[in-house]
Amino acid sequence: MMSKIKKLMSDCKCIDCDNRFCAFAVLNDSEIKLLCNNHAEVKFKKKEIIIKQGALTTNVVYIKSGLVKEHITGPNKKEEILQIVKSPFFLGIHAMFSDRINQYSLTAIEDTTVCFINSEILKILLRKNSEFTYQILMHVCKDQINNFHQCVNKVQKHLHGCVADAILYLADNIYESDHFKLSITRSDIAGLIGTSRECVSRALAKFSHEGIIDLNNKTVKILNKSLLQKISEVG
DNA sequence: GCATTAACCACAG
DNA sequence: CTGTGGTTAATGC
Repeated sequence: MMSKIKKLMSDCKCIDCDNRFCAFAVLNDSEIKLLCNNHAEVKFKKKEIIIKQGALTTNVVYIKSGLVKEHITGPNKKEEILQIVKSPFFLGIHAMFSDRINQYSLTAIEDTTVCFINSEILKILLRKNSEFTYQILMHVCKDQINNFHQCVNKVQKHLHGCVADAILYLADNIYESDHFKLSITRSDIAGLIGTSRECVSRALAKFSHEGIIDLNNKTVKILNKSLLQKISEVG
């Protein structure tokens, strides 16, 4: 009997997953196994759509590795980028407690690995393991607070403040370096801060002329970070 | 009025 | 996909 259980556990790949989200760390072995038996790991290439706005979903999306944009097409048919997220990250939890329709799309920006996890199974785990629920709730709240700040910033700040914000965000949170190669387009940056690609181009060129950044096609090097932060603050 | 800001359009690398 | 120039509309001295 024990050996049979052991055998089953050894078949569970999730137990050895080296990219486990902090929330998963509080699951016990049988819970991990339940998760494992109800998930599918899928690799996406750059630009591939992971989930589409409007589609019915029975899964939650866990970004295991890679970079993803969360975007929504508004009533005027214009695309807005809600956020760009890096692994590890949990998405699609909202749909699970509402009408199960995706309110937004997810698209891979770089090659990405995601785990689709069955929503009903996740609900069982949330009911069963309060520490897990606590972790997930914390994640959802942090995510929402970020969204609030981003929303206020893009509505109230001027163009240059928004572009400065975007550069700092990419450097600090996404690429984790002040010298990085963009894997997103100017249009994406524009979508992120709610402006046009032309304005992003002009703002970047201006920053470059003023010696705040070094710009070379897709590579960006921040030369004067404190000034960039100042621009971000005063908007 | 005049200046500034930023969106939209068109065109070209 | 980007960069540039021209135009236009809104807003603030």
